[in-house]
Amino acid sequence: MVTINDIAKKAGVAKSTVSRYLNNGSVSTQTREKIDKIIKETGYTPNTFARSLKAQKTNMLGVIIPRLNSSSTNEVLEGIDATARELGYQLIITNSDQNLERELENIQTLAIQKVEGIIMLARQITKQHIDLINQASLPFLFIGQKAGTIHSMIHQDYEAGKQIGEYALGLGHRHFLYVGVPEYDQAVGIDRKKGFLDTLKKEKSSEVEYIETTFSRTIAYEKALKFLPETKATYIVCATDNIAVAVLKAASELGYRVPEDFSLSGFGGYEATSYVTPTITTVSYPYKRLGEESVKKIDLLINKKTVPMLSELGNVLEVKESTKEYKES
Amino acid sequence: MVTINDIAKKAGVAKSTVSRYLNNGSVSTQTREKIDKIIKETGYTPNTFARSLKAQKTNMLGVIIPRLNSSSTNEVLEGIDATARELGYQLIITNSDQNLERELENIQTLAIQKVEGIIMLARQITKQHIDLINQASLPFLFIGQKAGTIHSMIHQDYEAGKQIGEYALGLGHRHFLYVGVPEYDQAVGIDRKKGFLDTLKKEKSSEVEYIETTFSRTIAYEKALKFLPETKATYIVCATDNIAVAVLKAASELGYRVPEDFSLSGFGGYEATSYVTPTITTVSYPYKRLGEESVKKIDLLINKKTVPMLSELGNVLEVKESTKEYKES
DNA sequence: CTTGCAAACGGCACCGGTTCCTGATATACT
DNA sequence: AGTATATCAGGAACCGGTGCCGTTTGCAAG
Repeated sequence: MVTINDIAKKAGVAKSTVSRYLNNGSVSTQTREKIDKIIKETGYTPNTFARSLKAQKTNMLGVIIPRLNSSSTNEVLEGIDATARELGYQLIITNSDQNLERELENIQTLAIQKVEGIIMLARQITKQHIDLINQASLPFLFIGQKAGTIHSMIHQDYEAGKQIGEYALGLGHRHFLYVGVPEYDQAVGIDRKKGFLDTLKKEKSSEVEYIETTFSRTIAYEKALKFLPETKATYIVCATDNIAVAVLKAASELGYRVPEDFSLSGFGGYEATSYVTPTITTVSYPYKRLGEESVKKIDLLINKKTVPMLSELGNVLEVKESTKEYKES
Repeated sequence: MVTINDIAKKAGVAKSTVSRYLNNGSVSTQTREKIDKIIKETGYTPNTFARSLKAQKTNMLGVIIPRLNSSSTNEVLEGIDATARELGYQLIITNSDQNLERELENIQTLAIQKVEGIIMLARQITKQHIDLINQASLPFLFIGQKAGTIHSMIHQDYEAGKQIGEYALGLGHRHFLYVGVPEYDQAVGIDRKKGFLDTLKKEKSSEVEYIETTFSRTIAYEKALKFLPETKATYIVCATDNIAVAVLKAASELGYRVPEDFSLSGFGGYEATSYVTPTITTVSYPYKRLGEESVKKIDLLINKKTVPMLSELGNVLEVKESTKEYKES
């Protein structure tokens, strides 16, 4: 490998001169040209490690994601990627495979790699997380869940639940089925649901059945095959678009027609909701923007600016084909 | 930041002793305990850069992907991630956004970052790629496309085309519509199609219409709205599952029934083919395995083992609901 | 009580850069 | 011509580790 020393020798100058050439300037035109030529000949590129070592700066950003094969994750990543690029950060993306151990491990690894900050797409936040993060003492940002003492950036999940609730009531529905996920996930399992339920409380005559499933499409599908024939709901609210897609599939296999037999909606704004038939009403979350904003925020943190502990991004209700007015039959 | 020197001072030993403690051994139990204690107190972690600098080894692997929001890409990434982890590599994933400039740029960046090898999910391979790669002179592996002089790992696209061809002929179909993509993509645009067409040639009475679209679901959908009413085909072969999903959506909107009105199949084995109705027959590609194998291969390359220039992975035909026998009506 | 040997440890050079400090040279000014 | 000043270049220290090499120490064998 060719180093700054080689260049210096070949050019007959000191390596400090070459370094100056590479950075500030203050080099005479002659030497500049000499060095220029030799660098081109040899194809020399400075060693990043040596640089980082001296500069105590790596320009690297760590990202921890729970899984790779999720469209929301990927949209967030897209946003992160774009903005990181803009701000001159190199990304190290690590996958925790939805595994607590590996999440903690990844925090460690990234800290050791001396990334300047870490963005983590959070699922649940445990005391172990908090401890480890405090110990690592570098800028840290949770996405998707809030953590009291650590910076976070979230969607307005409560608000999203409220939006769906108001919309569905507005359509005249009074009998609902909420297909939720476990409460270990604060944002999806609790906030979203609560926003919805709180809204329904305003309308005395409304009734809600509740079924719990997981984030897995397959499991949701199998449960739906069972609960669809049993429910009396005219509107089914699914806690995620993934679940909604699964329920739709089960419905069409059982011979139900959506929205004629019942309305259906999800949360998330996944692309999938647009290419199934019927397209599914959803509250779209600005995942990409979340990614973008998160990098901007961690950049501020890295540069020791003060930023609010918690940032929230709004959502938009997207009405599609899977929902319609309820008419007494 | 706490360094090895701090530890050495606090422990009253030379830093070389601390280094030994961290690496080989040959440290007395007493000093070991002393150092141990101090490291725990201070939360010291060795600086990766200093290490890499000295060791001339980074344990980092560069991955260049064309886009993040693609399920095939993500499956490949999953495989890469898992195996990289196993073999002790840290991943740097860069996104080229399907942009030639940025692809080249990313190769540069990764080379500068001194990754030990680069895996690139290829689209088209230009002379510029080849030049840059040769210049960078580090282990390089193309995934998904073959490049004569550079190591690559591909799917058997020609074979896949053949499989669909034989399957469709076997069902009795004779009139086909092939919905393809441009030929700049060697694997998908040419090989896949050729495998299919070559197979049909064996059956004299067969006829094929051809329509070209792009990888975009939206565009395929719009084209399908037009060509579906015009075609006389009883079997539609789509060059990707994405396109197949789009065509299916268009079909169901136009009131066609699949597979009653015509059969439909894709390529790729995307998850999406399983949760639309009807589920779509496809040739499934072992994307995840491709990712795994690719890391194993580049690991061999990094360790200067000899490996074949080209590796191919087989595919499996997955018959689902969207295809059925053709019966003269 | 030597001698021999291995384990334990300290010193130092080195990895490839950056930067401060100093000295040399050229240029400008009086 | 002599001096002040700016520009350019070299030397050396430093970043935080690793690893070779040589010295010291402890212990068993002779």
